[in-house]
Amino acid sequence: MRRVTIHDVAEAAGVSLATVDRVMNGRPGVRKTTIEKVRQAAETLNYTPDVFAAGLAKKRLYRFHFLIPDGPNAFMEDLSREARSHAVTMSGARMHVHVEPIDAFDGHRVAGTLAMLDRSACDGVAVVAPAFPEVRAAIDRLQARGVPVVTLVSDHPASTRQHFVGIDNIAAGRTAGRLMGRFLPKAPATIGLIAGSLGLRDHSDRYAGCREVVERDFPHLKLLKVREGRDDNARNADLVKKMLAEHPDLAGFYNIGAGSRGMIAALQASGRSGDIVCIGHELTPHTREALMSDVLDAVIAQDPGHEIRSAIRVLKALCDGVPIIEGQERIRIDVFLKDNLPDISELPDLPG
Amino acid sequence: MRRVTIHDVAEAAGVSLATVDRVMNGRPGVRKTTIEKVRQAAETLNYTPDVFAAGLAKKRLYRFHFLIPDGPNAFMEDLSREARSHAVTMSGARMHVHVEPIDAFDGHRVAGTLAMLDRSACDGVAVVAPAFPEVRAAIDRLQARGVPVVTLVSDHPASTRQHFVGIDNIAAGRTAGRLMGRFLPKAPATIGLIAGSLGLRDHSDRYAGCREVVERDFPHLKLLKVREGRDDNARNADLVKKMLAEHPDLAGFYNIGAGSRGMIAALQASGRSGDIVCIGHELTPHTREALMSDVLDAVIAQDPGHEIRSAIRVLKALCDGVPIIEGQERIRIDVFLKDNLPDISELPDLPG
DNA sequence: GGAAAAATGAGCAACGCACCTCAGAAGATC
DNA sequence: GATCTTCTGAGGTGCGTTGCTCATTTTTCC
Repeated sequence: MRRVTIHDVAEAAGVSLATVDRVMNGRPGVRKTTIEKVRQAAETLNYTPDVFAAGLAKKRLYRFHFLIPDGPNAFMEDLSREARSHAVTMSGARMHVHVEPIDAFDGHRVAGTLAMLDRSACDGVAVVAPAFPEVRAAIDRLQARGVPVVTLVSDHPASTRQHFVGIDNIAAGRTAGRLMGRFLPKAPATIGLIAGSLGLRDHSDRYAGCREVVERDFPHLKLLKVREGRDDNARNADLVKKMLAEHPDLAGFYNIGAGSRGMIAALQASGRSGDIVCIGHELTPHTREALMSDVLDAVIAQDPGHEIRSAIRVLKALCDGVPIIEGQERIRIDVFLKDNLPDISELPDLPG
Repeated sequence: MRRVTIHDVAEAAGVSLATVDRVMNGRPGVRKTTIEKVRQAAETLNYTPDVFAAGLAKKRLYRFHFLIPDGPNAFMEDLSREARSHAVTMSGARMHVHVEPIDAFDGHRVAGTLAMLDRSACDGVAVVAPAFPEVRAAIDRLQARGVPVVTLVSDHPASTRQHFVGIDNIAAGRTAGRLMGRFLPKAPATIGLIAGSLGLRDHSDRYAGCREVVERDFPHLKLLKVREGRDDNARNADLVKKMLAEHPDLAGFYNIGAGSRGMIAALQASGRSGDIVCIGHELTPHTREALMSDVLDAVIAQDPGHEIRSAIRVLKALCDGVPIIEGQERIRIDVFLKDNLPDISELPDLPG
């Protein structure tokens, strides 16, 4: 079972290696009938180019920049850790993955960072795009300069970015809404909602999804106005405390964004966590522990490892000009209860 | 930013290319101190072998056999389709993936198929292992012949198989149990359980997990004895009809195995699907539709695409003698509600 | 039929590594 | 210090492409 090589194709088509090469790589100067002959031969022999040989010969180098927020956010830390970990494992595959921390709340700085990139330094960019117009403009300019851009986790749908790597946040919100509705008894009750900011696209999408489901399928539940805690634990704790005091019939909390730790702490301190259905996002040591101790009832999550790997695959496909397999690149919405938590050992090791 | 090659390592270590090669490939005849020198140089230069060049030079061929049940089981069909689809896409990476249909209910035949494989024809086997002792013995013998074996979807923990690619079925059962408990009101009720056969390991594991959670956290729910429908739609429909008749307070169904279609049909026919919480396994066109029409309340699933890709990665790692990254290979338990169903377009296309 | 243009053949040098041989140097042993 | 053993260096070849060049053949068109 030897591999089929271009030699075999050349022989079968009755042409030379050079011609096969011209056809395979779309180079000019081949008659249409000859092209067809070669195509036929390749088809019947079931020829597929050897990726190793091609990779070696092309001596292409993929230099990707990942712009990921830093700061005290466990999910972003995981994302960044995964990216750095892949920088190591992929370096043998001619990929240089550079992770650049950004400040998600400073649109100017992020736009500035994007503005400094160009084709000479970078073959693709993945960015957790904060929802500032200047960021969108910077993405568009970067694309115009010929550098493919994908958005990561948080999208800018109106931009020219090639692809979005992340979950369908409307569906995530719907899922949270349904779990809330079904976990609660079928009786009138009030639900508290906390977001980082409704200016963030992922947060507003989740809210829209949750609201849609609750209003349609659980009309006995009343959603309170969304409070914005800027993903800050202290602020979120404060908000939870206030809402609990103001609404004695409060039966559920949905934290749309990060900073679940603050909500968890406040709820635990209130002593009412047993009666209150509480749903948050992202699997972190804190949400994990809160699930185990029944403070949190469900966690909606996305897998940072999958997202990084998907972003790398997509950027590579864009560089190579090959189509993206949409099915493989769709990021699943993970639903975690205390019963299906993955082992902690899943975090990748980083050398040094 | 040129790649670091063995030339650089050789120079840095002050030795020749041949010596670097000896060290890198564990060939004999190098002094310990020299080995250390080379290791150091490689380390400080951050050398990683070029996978393309190495792959080309090694001219290794990976021939993997996937033994997957055929028959009218949508999940197994998906699994098989994914495997065949990867047979195409991976052929450029020197991988030959051969999909062999097996009869999961005929242990002798499966064992016979395994017995016919050896190193001369095959470098690795992934098998959906039915729980027969002769299958286990055949797996052990195949391993002894030097062919690495991984089990897929359904495990044989007592065998010498190198790895299991599939979900933690106990956790899956626990998840189903908790969803059942939380979706139902906090009142005494009866739950019907259907499995393909408790002789199948995945089914018995799921049952154990479900029972554990229900008995501990929802003691007001009474689990009926598990009925075995052999994953057959007609039989399952029959079982559901009987149980509904026998138990007027029946408030939930958990179909532990395949054949959800039968359960769905019977439930729909009974006109009681609105009051009954119903949970099944695996995402198929039927379970998908049943979720949308509120007949099914939740589906616990595993992603066949992930499983095939993971099996291929693991087999390749076993062939190369490199360690398996456990974290990347853990298969997630998917929880689907009507709100987070992935698009249908995820199915891979098969040429021809 | 002849000139110009287009198509094709032949061949070569990378690419980075694996794997091999053979000669020669360094080290151990007495 | 001679001998034997163990290490090491130098060099070559092959892996299947890519991406050239240059010569040669075939086709096209006037």
